[in-house]
Amino acid sequence: MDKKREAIIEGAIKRFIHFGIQKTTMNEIAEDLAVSKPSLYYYYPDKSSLIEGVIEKIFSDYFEAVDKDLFTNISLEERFAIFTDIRFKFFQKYYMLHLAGVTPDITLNSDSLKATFMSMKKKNNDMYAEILRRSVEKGEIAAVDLEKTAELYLESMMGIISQCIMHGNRELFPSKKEMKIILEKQHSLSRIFVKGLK
Amino acid sequence: MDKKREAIIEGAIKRFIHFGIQKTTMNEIAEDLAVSKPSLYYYYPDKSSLIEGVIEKIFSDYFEAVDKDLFTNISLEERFAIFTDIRFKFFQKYYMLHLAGVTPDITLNSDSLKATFMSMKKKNNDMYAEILRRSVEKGEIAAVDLEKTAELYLESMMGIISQCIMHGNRELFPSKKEMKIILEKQHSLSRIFVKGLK
DNA sequence: TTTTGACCATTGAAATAATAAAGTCAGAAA
DNA sequence: TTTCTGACTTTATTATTTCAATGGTCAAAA
Repeated sequence: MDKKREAIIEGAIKRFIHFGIQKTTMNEIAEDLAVSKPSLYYYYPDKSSLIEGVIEKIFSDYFEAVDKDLFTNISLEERFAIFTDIRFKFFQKYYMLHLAGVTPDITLNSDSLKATFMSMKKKNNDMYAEILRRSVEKGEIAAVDLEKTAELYLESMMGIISQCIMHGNRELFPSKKEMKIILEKQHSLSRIFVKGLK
Repeated sequence: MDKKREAIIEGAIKRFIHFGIQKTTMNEIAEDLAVSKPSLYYYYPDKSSLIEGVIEKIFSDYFEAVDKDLFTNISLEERFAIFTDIRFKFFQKYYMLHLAGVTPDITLNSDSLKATFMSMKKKNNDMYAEILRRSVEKGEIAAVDLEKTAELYLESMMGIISQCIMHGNRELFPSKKEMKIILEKQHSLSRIFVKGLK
């Protein structure tokens, strides 16, 4: 049953958001849902595949949130500004899963999991490349290597996060103030970047 | 005697470059210089103050390298490109000291050391702000918040490094190829950034 | 003033024991 | 047949101890 799988994912997400992946046990997830552990394992053969499901769900929500503003008739600056807000919202909500880094949570080294995460990042990259392509087509910005520029843009945005996070203690939640600074810096960089592409 | 202190710093740097700060012992540094350990402690009361000296020396070399091209009559793009190369050269040479992060080596949590590092970063920031100021004066770029823009520029450049380093195993030396990619990305971002300031 | 051998105090790594978590299985319930 | 469970095994984490290595000191010599 697919409804059950979804319920499990949602239950897991609730725990993950609060305690992080590492500090959440399969027992706890089972208890939250008032089912036994083997029942959990019936739907997800191991923790990795559950996490995989969680990541797919989060990214699917992300892409859904982004889709609404993907084909509106607005400038590149505006679109990137809106998308920066959306990315930030997700970054904030799922901070404990450490999706901003290259791999979600360093401790998780399942190859399949890494692959899933990478493919999500790839999809995001492609989306940004496509946005750039349309912007070039409209004559809004100069012609560039779409893939590389999208990657550079996203990496520099992520880089801002990692630089800011490093100041405080990683693992621990950044303060409201730090969060605000990160968002402002991302917006500033985004504006300069887009202007620099013209 | 000041010559002795310099010799110690240089000896320490040789070890640090190769093995990193943590994996270098005071015994080894003393042995390299053919002096006893207490003799070392005569000049530097503890390991932290030695590291402090090392960091000051490295940054002093860095600022010296940069000074040569600081007041030449070239465009901002060119200057930033040259400086990117210089920064990269130092980043590469002193990779094992992890100067790209916010603090040199996470394990070192001496307050005085952090302060020294921060003040060096501050000095670098100020230098970049001053470069931007002159560029604004020349009418080369639009007026901006000098401090913040300098910080944003340097942070996004550092961010590129941290994003790229995270792909491979931190702590371990990145390959020639990875290094090349980092440098190229920094140059690309630098060009876009400067263009975006016009 | 500078240098040293011998010493002490802490730290950090290795080994081990104890605990908790991931994952399995035979079989019951629907 | 599909879904679920209590009781179990195996694997990974954490806590505790041990011990050598390292940072740091001191009285005394050069």
